Amino acid sequence: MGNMMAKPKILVVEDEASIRKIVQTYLESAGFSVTCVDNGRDALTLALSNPPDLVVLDLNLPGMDGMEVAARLRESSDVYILMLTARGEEADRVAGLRLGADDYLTKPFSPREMVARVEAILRRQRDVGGSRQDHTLRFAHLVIDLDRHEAVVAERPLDLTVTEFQVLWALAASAGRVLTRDQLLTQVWGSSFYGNDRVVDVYVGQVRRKLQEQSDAPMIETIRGIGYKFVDPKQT
Amino acid sequence: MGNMMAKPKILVVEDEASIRKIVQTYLESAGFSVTCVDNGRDALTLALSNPPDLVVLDLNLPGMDGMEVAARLRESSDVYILMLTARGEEADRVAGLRLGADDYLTKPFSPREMVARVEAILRRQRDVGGSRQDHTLRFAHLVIDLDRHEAVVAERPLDLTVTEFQVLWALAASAGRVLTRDQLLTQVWGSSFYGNDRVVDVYVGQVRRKLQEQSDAPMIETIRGIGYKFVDPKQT
DNA sequence: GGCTGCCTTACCGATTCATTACAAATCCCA
DNA sequence: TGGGATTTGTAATGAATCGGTAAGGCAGCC
Repeated sequence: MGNMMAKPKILVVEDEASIRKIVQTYLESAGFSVTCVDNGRDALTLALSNPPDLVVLDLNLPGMDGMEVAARLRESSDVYILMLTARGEEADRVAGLRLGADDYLTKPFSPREMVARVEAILRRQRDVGGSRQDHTLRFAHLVIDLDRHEAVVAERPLDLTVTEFQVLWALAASAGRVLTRDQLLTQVWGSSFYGNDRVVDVYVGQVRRKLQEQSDAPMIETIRGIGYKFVDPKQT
Repeated sequence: MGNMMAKPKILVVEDEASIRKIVQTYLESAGFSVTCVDNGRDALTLALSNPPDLVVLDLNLPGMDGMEVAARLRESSDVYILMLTARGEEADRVAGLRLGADDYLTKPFSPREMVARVEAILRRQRDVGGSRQDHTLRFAHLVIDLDRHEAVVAERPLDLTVTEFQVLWALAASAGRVLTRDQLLTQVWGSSFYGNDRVVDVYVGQVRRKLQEQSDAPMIETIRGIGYKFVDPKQT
């Protein structure tokens, strides 16, 4: 789908231009939004004004040491940190971990592995937050279950694509309230979607069609000039 | 565990003093009650006299091996275990340990990550409602026994490798709910796996093939764009 | 050396995506 | 009330993405 979620932002802090360039290239082609700086001071400034999701941080920096940068970053936020170091002493490794680096690569490293590490760190971040709630929306004839990823109308399962499902979920979760196209775009397509908002109309249309194939209650209303609204037919 | 409000007790078994210290510090500041030992024998004694809620266990211990400690712990109790291993530990042992541990991390690991994992394991325990007693999953045509490490479809045993078994177990244990590739990676391959998530597809494919050689009910559904879901054919 | 199991890679077909263009509906004001 | 302007519905389309799977490299083990 291009991008359902915003591109994770990554800040690369590395003084050696050649390495910096490689890291940037690989990360960008892996779909990340990358910013580079070559010293610790700029890193801190930038991290404050525009917090990244993860920092790739060289340990050996001119001026402010990588360790200190890490410590400072951690003071003010909980960014994830991937440390880069020269082939190194045990002492460094331990100290690096104590300061809370989330992973660690020794130079020379394979760029692909570096990307893999970055992805793994971000992946974990997403996973751990999962305390279970009831992820189910229930209406008169419609039940939407996020965990099963299943929507059922009048006992019949709907065959929805991911995007269609998300559109339906977004609307149903705000049942009774109007959602503008922009709100739907943000909720479903993510805040960094630069496409045409007519895509919302197309998907609403598709969801409507599939809903009506199974049940004739029109559950998604068009609010002209504004957006769409889900209404539970039994209610109202 | 009794009281949810009581600090969970954690036993750390690690021979390297520096790592032990870091682990202890981080866990304590996360609000756990921590005890440390540096060898397997003490670990077992202590675990018997004062059973912890979770054990953080190094795989490479002098004297009694971490694997053996895990096995002994499991014999007498249901403690949760978080394994620590060195990177590049032989694939085989790592595969084996997945069966005994609830999660594992490869060194060098991020202390924050470690704490997050510990919390996740304990939370999972609460969510499921306590004991991990049922080491057997039963469905219409499929029975999976974790202790015997055996899966039987329509009376016929399945010849699964360790990884295949784990994948099937993970899916079946969440029967009806979708698991993303990331979730499967974490549950089966551990939280520090830096590979490609397509490996999930490959293994799901293999399990499917073996299942269908014995029974024609398709039990693993693909949820395009999300992941996979186990469905009991008799149900639903 | 042959076996087995793990993980990666690459290819291909099928599905899904976002855009576009045009038709239909609605609005608004003369 | 009519007609032009605006908004929405939707079919069609090429491009992008996704998932199945065969093949192969690698490592440990007998």
